Amino acid sequence: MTNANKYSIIKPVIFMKREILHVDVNNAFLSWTAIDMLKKGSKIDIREIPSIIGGDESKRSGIVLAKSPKAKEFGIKTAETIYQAKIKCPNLQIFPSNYKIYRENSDKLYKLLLEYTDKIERFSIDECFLDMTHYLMNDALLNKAKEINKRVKEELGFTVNVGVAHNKLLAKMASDFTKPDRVHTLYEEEIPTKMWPLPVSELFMIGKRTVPKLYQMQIKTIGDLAHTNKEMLGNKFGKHGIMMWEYANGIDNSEVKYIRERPKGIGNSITLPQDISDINKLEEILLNITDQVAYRLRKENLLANVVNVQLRTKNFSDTSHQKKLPHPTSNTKEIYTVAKELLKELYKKGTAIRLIGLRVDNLIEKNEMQLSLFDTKEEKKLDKLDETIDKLKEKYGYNFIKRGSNLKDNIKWSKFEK
DNA sequence: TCTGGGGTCCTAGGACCC
DNA sequence: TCTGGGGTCCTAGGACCC
Repeated sequence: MTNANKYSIIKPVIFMKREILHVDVNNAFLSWTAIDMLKKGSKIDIREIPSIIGGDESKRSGIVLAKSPKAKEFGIKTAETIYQAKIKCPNLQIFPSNYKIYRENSDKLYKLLLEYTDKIERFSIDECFLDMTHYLMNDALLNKAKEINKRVKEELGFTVNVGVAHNKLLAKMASDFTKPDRVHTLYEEEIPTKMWPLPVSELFMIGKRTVPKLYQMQIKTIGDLAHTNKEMLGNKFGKHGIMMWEYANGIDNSEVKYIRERPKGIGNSITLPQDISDINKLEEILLNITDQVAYRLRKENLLANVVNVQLRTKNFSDTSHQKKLPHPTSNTKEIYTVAKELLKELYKKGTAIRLIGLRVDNLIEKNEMQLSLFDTKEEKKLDKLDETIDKLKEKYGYNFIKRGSNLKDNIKWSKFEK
């Protein structure tokens, strides 16, 4: 086949105008904590005072996860340190996070939204995209958005912003306009007035590394970016440059992914309560992390092809090494064997380590694998052991079975800790 | 002796998101 | 000053093959 023939099969792309909603919970972690506290008889609504949901400073994870509007007035920002937040507002009230509550509320929201369409993408625990393309009139769509906004507040007790647009990017940008408890549209003709005056840092997918580079090029607003030469941005920033030009011009043809996809990778990492320079100790912690990751892998019925170990030094420099497994597996011991080799490769004697993490990648469904081709007797024995332990964990909780070596240390494996 | 280029796979690191 | 944890995607270089 000649090249000309090869390329003549490309399907013509038709861009259909879609009707998209983006539903974003206002101050999700804080709101959800607030309603849980009220339910349990609390006299104060922490949404009404300067407050945050924060990590634990004593465990060196002291960052702001969510803030109340009053806290925002003090200039407190998400992801900054609690230390800094307290300087800005000495009276700040700090509450711990609780993922079980967040999951429950997120599920309630999803269930309510299912009454409008089943084409819902759960973009994160507190954000959903809805493909409402069957409501063809703009007015009909806007009315549905208003109805969702009202019903969530009345029936679930927290507020959401709803963005209304003809693609996901614009719907997401719209829901980010004034908060809380608002519905905003961002149709094509509104881009110049509603989106272009905003600072370029507000555009989705432009982060803190890119902003200074754009500023140097005199690109300060989203409008500036929209009117910059596309090819020039492509030359300077590669694919990312093309994408940011398209976003600035309101172009986005991505689909609402309402079918849950298999995860690409699964990982856990932990910031250690104190820096550790003892490789034996690091190995012990790595084994615990491997236990958790492999357990999640098995629960999802997946096998991993690649193992990756990450270290962060006390100076915040990150390094990672990865390695292909001899064959796809979800077996704790097999993953740990490779992980331990990677740790040995990575660790320079005497370095103070702040964080250690493990992730597995290139996942496949267990059923896709011809087990009989690979499984030796020894491996079958290991799988059987994992299976037995998993059943006990299911029945009595993750921490029912603990490795002997970790009984003596006091690190909390927070995710599964009651 | 000196000379390709294209394709795939693997790896390390970086940027971004919530 | 102190800086989480869980992800996704991209890039660039090297190895290897044809």
